[in-house]
Amino acid sequence: MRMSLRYAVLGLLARRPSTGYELTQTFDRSLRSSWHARHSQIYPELAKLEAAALVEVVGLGARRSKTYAVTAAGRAELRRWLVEVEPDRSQRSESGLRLFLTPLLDPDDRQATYERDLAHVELELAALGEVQAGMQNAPEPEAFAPQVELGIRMNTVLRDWLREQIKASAT
Amino acid sequence: MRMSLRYAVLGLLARRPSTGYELTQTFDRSLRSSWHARHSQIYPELAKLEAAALVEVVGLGARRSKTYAVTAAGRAELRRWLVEVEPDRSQRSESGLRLFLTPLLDPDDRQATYERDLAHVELELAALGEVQAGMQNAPEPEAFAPQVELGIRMNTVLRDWLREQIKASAT
DNA sequence: AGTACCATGTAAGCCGTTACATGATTCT
DNA sequence: AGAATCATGTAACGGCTTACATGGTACT
Repeated sequence: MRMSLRYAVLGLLARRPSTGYELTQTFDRSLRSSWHARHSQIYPELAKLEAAALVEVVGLGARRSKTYAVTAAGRAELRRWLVEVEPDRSQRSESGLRLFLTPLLDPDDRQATYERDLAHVELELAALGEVQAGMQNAPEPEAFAPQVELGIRMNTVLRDWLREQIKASAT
Repeated sequence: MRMSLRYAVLGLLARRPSTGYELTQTFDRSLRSSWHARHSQIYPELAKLEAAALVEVVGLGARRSKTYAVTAAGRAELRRWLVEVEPDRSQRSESGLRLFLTPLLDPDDRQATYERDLAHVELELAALGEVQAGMQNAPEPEAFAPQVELGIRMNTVLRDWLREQIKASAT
């Protein structure tokens, strides 16, 4: 995963110029399913990207906020990473680890954890449904609709699998 | 994700007593889709777990290898974590980040990256199919079969989605 | 005037990766 | 005898989280 934060920031700015504060929120919202970063990581990274001329300040706003945008060099570097750098496929998911270990629990505990997970997945699906519904008039270019659709399908598979496990352990 | 490594090691030892070396391999194989750890992290963690009396050395083998097993206290602590500790649902997936940013690429580049991903998912599915096929006589208790099934379903959804994107961008 | 939220930054410490280091056993 | 693999450990470095710190703006 080395250096991914750099491209995450570059990528979000390529979607839309933003302040560091806005990026922090986007990490929490749109990107929370695959990457996460706190403001304490984002601000220093923006400074580094600016020093490397991959982004630039395009506006100063209220409360001494700075709006950044990618430069041409930044766009080229983002493209290079997406297309030419071999992806690191490794993942880190505590939820995945828990799911992997759940068969070690006795039936009552197992069912309880599956139900906790199911409740969470259903919330997730509801949230994704809203994103999808609010997408025509949203600031998002509609090009990202398939990505939302993928999230929905993934969570649906997980939801159905959890329901099966709960049903099976109820016998 | 704080402290997850501890429970990953505890959980793997609860499945079967192992040496540090074997754990390293298991992280690379069975667990690579959700967690990963190098031997340089595993050996110190085993020492800490032993100091906390959550695991113990149950045998010395060739090449001064040590086989560890969970203690009763270790099993209780693992159960506590799985059932009572609120899961950290955050994930870290460079692949997810790439997928999220791919719509920024122009059609040719986009198709190329989708095809690269598709090739990888198909390898993954083939590997999972083998795991599933070799599962009746394997040392794994069959209780873990549903987890393998979930992996297959997830990858199948991703495969089909990638195929759709490739078809759509071919027009 | 006080509270809530917007907005940016730095420092300490933990976690994980890469690299360094050593020795035992098996196979050819 | 040499190479490959098994097996365990430590050290340096970088990335990420938590906590500390500060100030601006809007609302009541």
